Order: sequence, then C-alpha cells, then structure tokens
Amino acid sequence: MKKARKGNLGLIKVRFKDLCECYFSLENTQKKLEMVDILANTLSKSDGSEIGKIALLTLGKLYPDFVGIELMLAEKMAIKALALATGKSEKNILRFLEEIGDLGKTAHKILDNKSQSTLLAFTNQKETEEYDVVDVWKILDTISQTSGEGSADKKIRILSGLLSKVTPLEARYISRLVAGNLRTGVAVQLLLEALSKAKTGTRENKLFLERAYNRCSDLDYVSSVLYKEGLEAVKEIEVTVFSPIKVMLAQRVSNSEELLERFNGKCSLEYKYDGLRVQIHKKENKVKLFSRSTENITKQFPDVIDFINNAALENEFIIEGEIVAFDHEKEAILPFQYVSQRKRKHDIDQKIREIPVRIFLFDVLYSNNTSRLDCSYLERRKNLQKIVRETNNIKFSHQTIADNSDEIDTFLHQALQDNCEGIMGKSIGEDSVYQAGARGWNWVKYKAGYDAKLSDSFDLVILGAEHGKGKRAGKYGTFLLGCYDQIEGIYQTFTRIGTGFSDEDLAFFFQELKPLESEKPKEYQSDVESSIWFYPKIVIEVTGDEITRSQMHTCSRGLLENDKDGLALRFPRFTGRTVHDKAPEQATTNDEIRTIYLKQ
DNA sequence: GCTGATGCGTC
DNA sequence: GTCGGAC
DNA sequence: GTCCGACGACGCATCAGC
Repeated sequence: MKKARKGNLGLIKVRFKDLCECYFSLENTQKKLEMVDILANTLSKSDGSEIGKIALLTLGKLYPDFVGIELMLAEKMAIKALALATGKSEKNILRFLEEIGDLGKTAHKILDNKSQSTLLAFTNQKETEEYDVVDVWKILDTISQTSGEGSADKKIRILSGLLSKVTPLEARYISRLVAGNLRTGVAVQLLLEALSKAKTGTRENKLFLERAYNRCSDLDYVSSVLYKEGLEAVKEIEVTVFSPIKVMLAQRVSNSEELLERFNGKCSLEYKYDGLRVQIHKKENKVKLFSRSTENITKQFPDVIDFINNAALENEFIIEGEIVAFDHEKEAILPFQYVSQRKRKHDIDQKIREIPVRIFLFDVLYSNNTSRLDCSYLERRKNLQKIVRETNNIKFSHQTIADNSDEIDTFLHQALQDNCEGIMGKSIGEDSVYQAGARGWNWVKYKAGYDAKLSDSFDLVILGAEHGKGKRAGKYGTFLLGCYDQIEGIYQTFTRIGTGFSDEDLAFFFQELKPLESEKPKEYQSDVESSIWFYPKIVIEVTGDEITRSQMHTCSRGLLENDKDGLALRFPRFTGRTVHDKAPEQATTNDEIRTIYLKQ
C-alpha cells in the first residue's frame, strides 16, 4: 500500500532512501559550498513535518543533547546485528571492517554482494521495505527505549531486522548512525547553512538560525520553527531559563606576548580551573545544571543546588562556573580525577561527603528577565556579584586586569601553584560579548604546556597499533606507546596516541612498521589490548599536559603508593619528531616518568 | 554478587 | 581535551 | 579563521555471564 507522498506545493515526507542518496553525494566532495547545495536540495523537498528529525539524524542524533536519551548501542553491537542480518560471521565482518575502516561501507558492501547473489538465485525475492525518515527514526528510538535484562539481544534484533529490510545504501548510513560516525562532512554549521538555503533561498540567513540554535541548543525546535513559522519566528527565539545555552569556547595561545597581542595590550585574566564546566539555571527555588555540552546534570549535584539557592540574591538567572573538587582542610583544589567521581547516579550522598566541591563562578548569561549575552564582559562580571554572594562553597573565579606580559606570566604561575590548569585571557572591550557556541578570539586559554619550552616530552617506543578508520583507513590509526624499565628489561605501556600525525607521518609509520608486525613480544608488560604488536624498534617523541595515575597502564606499576596504580599521559600528542638516533632501550624510562610525576 | 565488555560523557 | 587538512 | 573528523585518559552505568 502506497502512502500519498505529495502534499501542497509538491512538498513531501522525505524517504530515508533519498536522504541517504543525499549523504552519499556529500561524500563525493569536500567543497563546503557544494555540500551545502546538495544538502539544501534534499531539505527543500520536505514538507516540514519531519524536518526536526531529518536535522537530528543528519548530525547522528535522535534527540537534542539535554534530553539525555541515547541508543546505548554502538559499533560492537552493530557488528553483531550486521552478522545476524547477513548470515556472515562476526569475525568475517570484523576482518572487513579492519580492512575498509568504516562500518557503513562494510555493511554496504556485504549487502550489495548478498543482493546480487540472491538476485541470481531467486529473482524478485528480496524483501525490501520503503521507509520514510520518520520510520527509521522511530525504529532507532525503539532501540533507545529498550533497557533491562535481555535488552542487548533485543536491541541487536531490532537493528538486524532493520538492516535486513533496507537497501545496501541505507544500511551504510544506519550502520554509521549507530556507530556514531556519519562521515558526511556535514556537522552543525553546514547543516544550518543548508537549512537557510533550503527555506530562504540563501545561505546568508544561517546567521539567524545559528543565533537561535546557540540560544536554545535545540536543532529540532529551530528547524521546525523555520519550516512551520518562517524566518521571522526564528529571529524571535531568545534565551529562556531551563533551556541550555551553547557555551562560549576559547582559542589557544602559546605565550604571554601572544595573549597580550590578541587584546591590544590589555585584558582580563582568570584562573582556568581544572574541573567541570557548569551552566546554572535558576527560577524561584528551582535550579537546573547543564554541562559544557548542554547535557542536563542536575541530578548529579544536589549539593550544588543547595549552594546556589543559599547564595542567590535574585530570583531568576543563568550563570556559569566551574565545579571543582575541594579539600576544605588544606584549602586546596583537588585534581580533575576527583570531581570526575561526582558524575554519577548512585551513592550520590556518600560521595558528596567524600568529595566536596566548590564552584568558581565567572559569568552571567541571563538576569533580571534579560539576556546578558550582548553585554560586555566587565558588565557581566559586575552583574554577577549582584546576583549571588560568595559563600563557603560558592566563589567568584580569581580574576585581575593585566597590561604587560610579565603580569601574565606571574598570574599563570600563581594559577599553577593553586592547582589550576592555566589561565584564561578575556577581552574587556566594548564588543566583548558572550559568543554562545563560538570559539572566538574574545576568550583565550593559556596553559603552561602550550609553550614547548615549558612542557616535558618523552621518547617512547611504539609497541602496538590499531587499524585506522575513516580518513585513516588502510593505515594505522593509533599507536600504543611504552617506556623502558631498565631493571626488569621490559617495556611498560604509558599511553596510546592518535593525534599530532600528518598524513605523511602516518604513511611513513605504516611503511616502517608493517615489516615489524609480530606476536606480542614477551618483554611487553601490557594490560592494554592491541590489534597489532611490533618488535620494539621505532622511538617517537611525545608530549602531554600532565601525568596521571592509571588503572590501565603499567608504567611504574608497583613503584607507587598504591601497588595497582600505573602512570599515564593526559592529552598525549605526537610532536612530529621521530627519534632516529635512539635504540628502544634508550627510550624514556619508567623511573624518569615517575620522577616527573612526583615533581608535578 | 562479582567481573568484563560495551557505551557514553567529562576533560 | 589535541591536532591536521581542506576550504 | 572556520569547520570537520581523526584521535587520547578516565570514571561511571548498564548488562551479560558466571
């Protein structure tokens, strides 16, 4: 039975197949303008009833982030579903996946082969169904609603059922959707441009869509308003208490001179606390907390809710700060790993006592019934002090004004002394507005590690690797690195690494390491699994922000206070230097790493 | 009830 | 979080 | 400069399997 497809003006409910063909075209080009045109073309066909779902799916989502509903099914389970749908073994699929580097392409290829062979054997037998975008969204939503005992199997069966009824091309994107990687080259910004083009005929109105989106973080809503009420209604979308605002991000500078230049010689400085960023919404006695990525984290922090209600001087506001674990006896900020433990659903009351927190506030986004996004920074900062008072647990972030680089460096060292990550530089000009959702130059971050001279580097041995995915398909995508233990004559894992490599580097390492593939060498002490192991030979230089205690890496295990702990590297990256003149036995030792750890 | 596998979200 | 590539 | 997508360690939640 065919549903009526066309309504007025030739607008339709978009077929999922058509959306997938659009995604496929997107993969053929990297030119942004062309991509926007391609996507706009498909979006312009929609009658608007399902535009929100099209928009969400195009970003690989079912709901806006603050809703908090997830599939809880990703690549590993998708492989099982694909196996079930195609009759291939999981091992077989895994082999394809390693080679092709993309679950979507893998599904596409297997189903293509299958439909050809069935076509030869029994013509006209394939049971395909035609799905609208909403049909697919609903099936995926069913998966997301499935939980409890036996749910893993159920999810896999639902996905497998879907995969076996769609075309190979649709399977390509369904597989990628669940694997969390659509790889179309389109994300929020280009999608907003495409929506603008589709509905208003020009990309220029993207600015209004972006403005609206950054104020409500709800693409479903913004696109629906655009289609059903038009651009003027989109322009009316404003900041609302309890709708999270996209947070303002910062660019990076690597020294104090550069920082000062960015702000023409004068700016505000703040501590950059190493905790969880939080956007606090309050109205009457109700308080909600949102994370940096606009997830609702209210339930995790009942203590913070009390602190805010206690410190509030006004009824209604949206303010922003950083939640940090705090040792009240020593009056000291605790490392990030402590606050992390507060992101939980169970035993919350016990952890509140174990790991108390303090909030350092630094901004106001809404107060006195008015959006403050367009106020200058110092106005907002001033406003903040009228909205809340400092208490034992609520503080204003440490802040000053600076106009020379010595002051900046002094402030940085003070921040590091006080257990902060670094400092923020903020514009104090007239135009120093809160750029929601943007990584603009109004804010700048400066960490010690950004300056190569101030950061430690390590010469580590490549022990293993994983097959690359997406644009790294056909090469190694990440490497497992180890340090040397001179006493035992063994290699211990210290970090994996996957960033800092140019395409050329990756091609080079693939060529160099391929002949060194082997069984896992006996002298490797590793709890970390690796798809591929190598003889120890290649040494590379790596840097990072900080050494942390690790449950998974073996560096210095048995030599720290807790026998089970090892050491690992936070934010590891390749410096671009391969160390040609060092044998693996001359790599950085576990002792050297431990010494640095104990000093920091 | 415990452990490992898997997924997700923080930085 | 960091980073590189394409525009 | 902007945008996108390769990737990191770590902690917690959930479920399967024992």
